Amino acid sequence: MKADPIRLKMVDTCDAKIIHCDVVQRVKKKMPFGHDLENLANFFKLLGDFTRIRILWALSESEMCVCDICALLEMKQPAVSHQLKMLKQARVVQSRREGKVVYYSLDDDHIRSLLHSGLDHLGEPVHSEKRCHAER
Amino acid sequence: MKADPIRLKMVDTCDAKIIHCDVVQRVKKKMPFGHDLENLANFFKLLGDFTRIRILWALSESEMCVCDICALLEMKQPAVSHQLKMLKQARVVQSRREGKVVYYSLDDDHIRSLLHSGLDHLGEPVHSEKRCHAER
DNA sequence: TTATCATATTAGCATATATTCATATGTTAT
DNA sequence: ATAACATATGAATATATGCTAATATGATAA
Repeated sequence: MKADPIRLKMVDTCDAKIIHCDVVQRVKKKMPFGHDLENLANFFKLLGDFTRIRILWALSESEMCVCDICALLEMKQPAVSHQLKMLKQARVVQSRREGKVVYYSLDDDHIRSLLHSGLDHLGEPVHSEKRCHAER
Repeated sequence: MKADPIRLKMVDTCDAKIIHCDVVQRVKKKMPFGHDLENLANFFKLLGDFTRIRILWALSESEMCVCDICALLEMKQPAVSHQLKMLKQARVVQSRREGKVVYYSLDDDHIRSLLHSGLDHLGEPVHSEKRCHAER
């Protein structure tokens, strides 16, 4: 066992002496409760899948039924239904039934703007210049 | 073989007759190239992890070194370094070395606003006041 | 009722990914 | 040079998650 006397109390996670206790403590105080950031992570995780983001983009253009989405994405129906279920549970999409057909649509406009601002963000010349000036 | 004459050409993925060919075709035309949406999904995926989102949130408050982050998140150093590497590869964070210490910070302000608008969206009182002071 | 259709669900498989342990790299001080 | 330190990397493991096949559910029409 190594005895390093100068260590901060809660740290056996990092075998280094903490460099900036003040920074760590200040940030820790301001940090949202784990649950909030966890919810946020789960929300982004939902958007972080090729299938789901295509579904969301499609629904941002038009309400669609499951079968439409299958055709659009050229995917099998259970796969699409599975993703729709996740999106619905997270209240990102909503559905209405009309006979045998179930129509899905975005639950609110926030998602639509998130998608578009996301595409804008990536649409810019990512690899050249950024990091300097703040843009409007 | 079942012969369903009314079927759209590309569909053997969904065993139903497409309900709204017009909608599907219109949306398909407008759909961004797969690569764009894939990049967007990958970007969101990066934010969709509890560890990474906490790192990003922390860096939105202050530049920090690896060891600071380990202490803050109470995680082991290789795990943190691994996530930092992913974030850096995606140009979400940047780093600068100062002696033995490597400091990480957000690469641009876009991320910061994304985080905050995300927290807003989930309907949390973000910074204003979060349940009285939690001390550690 | 039975048949057909659109969607949902379940189980199993396969891949992806986050973490850990051990070790390597790069830096500073002695 | 060697030692100590901060961080990075690699291999192995474990868990999570998306897809498929088969089947179930719910709705409409004959």
